[in-house]
Amino acid sequence: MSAPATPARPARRHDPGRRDRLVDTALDVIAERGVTAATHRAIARAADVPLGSLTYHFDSLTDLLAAAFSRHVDTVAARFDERMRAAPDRAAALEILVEHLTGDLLGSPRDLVLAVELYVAAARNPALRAVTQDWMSRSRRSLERHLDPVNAREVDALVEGLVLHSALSTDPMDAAQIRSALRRLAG
Amino acid sequence: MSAPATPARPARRHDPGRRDRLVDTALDVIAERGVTAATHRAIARAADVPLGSLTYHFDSLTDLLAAAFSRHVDTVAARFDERMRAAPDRAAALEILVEHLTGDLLGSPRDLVLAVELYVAAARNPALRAVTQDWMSRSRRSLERHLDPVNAREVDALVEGLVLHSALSTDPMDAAQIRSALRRLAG
Amino acid sequence: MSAPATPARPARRHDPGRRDRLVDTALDVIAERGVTAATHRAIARAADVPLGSLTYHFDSLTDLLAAAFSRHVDTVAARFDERMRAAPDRAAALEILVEHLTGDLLGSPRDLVLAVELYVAAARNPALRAVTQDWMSRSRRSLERHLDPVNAREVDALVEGLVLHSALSTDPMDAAQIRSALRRLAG
Amino acid sequence: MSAPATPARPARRHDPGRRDRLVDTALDVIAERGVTAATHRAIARAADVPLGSLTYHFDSLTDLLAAAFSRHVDTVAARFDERMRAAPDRAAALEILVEHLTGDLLGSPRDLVLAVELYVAAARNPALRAVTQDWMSRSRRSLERHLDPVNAREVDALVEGLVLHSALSTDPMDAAQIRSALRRLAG
DNA sequence: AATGAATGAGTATTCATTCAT
DNA sequence: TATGAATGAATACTCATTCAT
Repeated sequence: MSAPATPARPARRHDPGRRDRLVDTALDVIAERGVTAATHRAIARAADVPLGSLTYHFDSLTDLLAAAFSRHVDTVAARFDERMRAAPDRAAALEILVEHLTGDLLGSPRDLVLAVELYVAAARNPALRAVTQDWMSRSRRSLERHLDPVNAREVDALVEGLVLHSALSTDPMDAAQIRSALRRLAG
Repeated sequence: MSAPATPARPARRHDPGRRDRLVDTALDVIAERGVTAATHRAIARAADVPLGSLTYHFDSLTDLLAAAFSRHVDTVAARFDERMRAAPDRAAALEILVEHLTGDLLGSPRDLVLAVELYVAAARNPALRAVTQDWMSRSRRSLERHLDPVNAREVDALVEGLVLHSALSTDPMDAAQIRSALRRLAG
Repeated sequence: MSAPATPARPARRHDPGRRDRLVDTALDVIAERGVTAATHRAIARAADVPLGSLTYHFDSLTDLLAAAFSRHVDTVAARFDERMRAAPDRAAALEILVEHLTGDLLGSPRDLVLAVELYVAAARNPALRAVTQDWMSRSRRSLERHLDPVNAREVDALVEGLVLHSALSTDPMDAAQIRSALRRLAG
Repeated sequence: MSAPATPARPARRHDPGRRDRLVDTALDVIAERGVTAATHRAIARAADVPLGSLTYHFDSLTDLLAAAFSRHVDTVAARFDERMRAAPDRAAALEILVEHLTGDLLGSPRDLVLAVELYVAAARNPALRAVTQDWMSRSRRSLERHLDPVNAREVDALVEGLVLHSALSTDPMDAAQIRSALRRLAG
């Protein structure tokens, strides 16, 4: 009887950076199948890692999900702030916001889905609410580079509503409509 | 509690209207503990009804949840349309919308929670998406009694964003801010 | 390919009295392998029943263990009280106690083991402490048919110590020694 | 707490006496949370020592527990023998025994709990039975400084029963009752 | 028509021990 | 010498659904 040539997983006892990889994989699973499907098992399978590895690196599933969402928020918020900072004036900022919305958020299903999943999960899980609140405040601070605080908050709410509408509606608004609405609201 | 140890219920074999009662109870459970906690068992216990009764009346849990959300949307959308219809003009309509938002939606945790739960559930469950789309279009049609279609859609998006913000934020916007934003957006 | 003649478990969908059987089986597992080995899985395997059946009939493992120990205590305490009641006088009662100790408790490994397992489990598990306290008080009441209350309690403590000694010692005391000690203590 | 997220400990690579400290800590954990909660992880955390350190110093968890119980028995048995040796006569010895019981054993929850935990663990774990037997024989030898061997064993059994009763009962016996019972049994 | 029992797949989590560094 | 990472088996428990009565 010959030994199997390539066993499924070749005993990868040394795997530095696995913790990081798990966070990324968790995010992938959330994006592809939703937070409620992001179980220990599903993530372990997607990362090709034994089940016990997850609970070794993260005390609870919530911890892992929070780490994953945090990383996502970091990426998205940093990118958004960079763009706002690069905008020379208010008009340019609004135009960049439109691009950001239609391009990154509404354009890529992944970012959109992750945003909605985070909203949803945070609604029931206090540990995740810290992540959404961080996101909100960073987003608002970025807008405040060009808008006054009250206005920044209003625009932020509209952005969120547009995201949600886009996720659930069959015929989302196009760039021109979004631009027009933002300009009116941003005064 | 161990199963056969609960003879409390007196075997109510004839119980017309039970199906209706189950739908209402399902909604209560969703509002109080979230969609993911709305299991057969939880609903059966809350309705004081044997477990088998649920699968007798509903082919699947999704069917029951869809029925529950549908009933909720019917109630809310009808109430909103009634109010819009009663508004004499556009200005009055906007003011009624502010009241609707700060009173019913943002004021009562129950309606807010149910809205977000429905958003979330629908994001992953196609059977529920029909319900959210019905809600959106009815809401838009109500707004179109006073706003042009494009504007109605923008306002609807802002409303949704405000609901979400209110659910997740620590310091939600007050009525004056909401009124001001709506007026600007509704031109 | 011929169908297997006798499949492992032939789909016993109807099995009245299973709850009772589970209690008995749990007691067997405790007696044979100890309380800490009395897991859902172990009991399910011993009873030839699917795992889910245990959690259907008992809300928690503790509930099941409590039911098992309760049944055991009922049996043992009833038998002891019957004997005490049958004793015509104090001297006869003491002699019967000796027989009870050397025969049932110290003689049969099963009863001895179950007693010690219950002591141990109760020391950490409040839900089981009710069972031990019930046992203690029933045992004392039986003794009080022939002994004054203070004396009954002393004798009860000695009996318990003898049980423990017998369980842990390599050379337990014999009937004559036990008789002598009891007579002295019972004055 | 997620594993790599705790850099609190400053990598104490040189730590003579750590083995000893681990034994003491194991005993603390047993006393506070019971033998079944005395896991590698729990002890490592309590001793502020990396997990691998436990398996480095002890071949198995049982080895560590045995070392811990042994040390405890050494302490307790030595203290008891010292007291028995100091007693001028039989009457004094009995009185010291009463004090020992009401003071050390029944008075301090720690010693009582450790005794019961050891009883329990030994009932199932042969490696620990050597420890209990050592304890019993040392205890008996101490008593034999003033009592004949048969009597010493009887008294020892009563003591054990009183310990158990005290651990499990809601209304333990007081010093006077214990003194009276011991005197009668010790003749 | 109605339901209690049954079931099997799934959930998060714990843990003793092994191993590569 | 010492340890952080890794692992696989085990734990209690939940649940949608099926089915015999």
